[in-house]
Amino acid sequence: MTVAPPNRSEDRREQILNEATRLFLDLGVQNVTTRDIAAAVGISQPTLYAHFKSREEIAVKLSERAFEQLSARMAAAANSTGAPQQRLRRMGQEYVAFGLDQSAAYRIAFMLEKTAAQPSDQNAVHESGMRCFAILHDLFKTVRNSDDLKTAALAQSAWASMHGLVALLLSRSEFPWVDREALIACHLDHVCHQAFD
Amino acid sequence: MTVAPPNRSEDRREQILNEATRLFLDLGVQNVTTRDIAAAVGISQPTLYAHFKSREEIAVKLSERAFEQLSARMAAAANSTGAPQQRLRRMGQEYVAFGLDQSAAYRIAFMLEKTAAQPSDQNAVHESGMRCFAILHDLFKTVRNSDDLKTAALAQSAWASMHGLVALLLSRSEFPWVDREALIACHLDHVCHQAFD
DNA sequence: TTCGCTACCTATCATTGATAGGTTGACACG
DNA sequence: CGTGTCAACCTATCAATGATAGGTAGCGAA
Repeated sequence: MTVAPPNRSEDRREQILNEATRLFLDLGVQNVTTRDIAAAVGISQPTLYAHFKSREEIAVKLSERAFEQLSARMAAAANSTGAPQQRLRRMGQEYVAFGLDQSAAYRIAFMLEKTAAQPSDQNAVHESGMRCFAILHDLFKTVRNSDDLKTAALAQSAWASMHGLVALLLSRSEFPWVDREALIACHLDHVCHQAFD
Repeated sequence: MTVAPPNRSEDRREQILNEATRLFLDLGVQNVTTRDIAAAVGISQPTLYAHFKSREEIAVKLSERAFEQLSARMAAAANSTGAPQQRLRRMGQEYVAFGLDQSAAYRIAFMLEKTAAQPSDQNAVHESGMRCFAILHDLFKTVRNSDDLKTAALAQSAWASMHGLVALLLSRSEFPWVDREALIACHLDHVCHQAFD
């Protein structure tokens, strides 16, 4: 018998994820139907279910992908040259930039209300998220040269601050924000400053 | 002829909003159907549409209500006794407390992806939100004794920070947060500290 | 050829938001 | 008292959408 299944199926899976990403970005995550995705890929709607268990599983996979990309960007900043505080600043910039241009992925990862997801799916996303936070936490430990509860609290607080900016910019785009670049700079100034308290 | 319609209808409207709030809190905003709401009120599902144009209009009304409550709590803090920086701190505490115990309303107001809402509805919510932010902005002006772009940026940044904490605590409740009270205190320390830069 | 398997299809469900159209009961008015 | 009007409500039904059932085409192995 054949050893491995032909991996044409994996290609389809990728294709579905790519089209879903594009549609989620264009129309908003909630406004894309499984029929939209299937049509974009060029297959029938039920065929999606040969590749994913449910619509939510597609979203969860995108979320995992998003965390991996974010981890990569944050890790690159963490491992870049310069003093720890410079690297922290870069990490903040990467974080905000990621959230703003991968807004669909960011929304799926951080801003969607949980439905009744399978524990296994939830765990995978959860662990992606944990790895991602660990990068920030480690850099905080380096900057502060300590690993205590205070440092953990500061790192969590910093994460929350960065998330808040991205989340509000995405969800309240009609708000009369001051110049976006200036706001981000001002916000990151304070986030980075926290590390030294 | 009768002058005014009997206001039994207004009562029903209130009753619907109250039941919807309760269900949204219990089950999550996305997991409540119009049939659930109707059953909780004790009327048929189509009868909801005699009182609200759509399911979304119910959510929008709850959102407006939420902003009003939040405004009231923030205004109370702003007008309380003590130095401006003390009042700012109180406002932060009120904000976070509101978000955490009125989580359904908070989600509707800040964390739901926009669908194609009517402009009039959107405007009402938008203005509620603006009034709410204005309270924070005004207090920042007082604390800093100035009204310039920098002050506006700091107020927006502070709002984003507070929102981020509430949003993450609500949406990632399974994350291994440090002690919640300590985290909130640590976070607000930094938010308030920003006002003096 | 024939078996079996993978990827796919059409047909169909159940759920859910929303609409159509009729019924009921209170109340003003002749 | 009869009668009209109107608000509030109901049952029946739609259309859209996520998901399932069951069958088919094509391809490689025996």
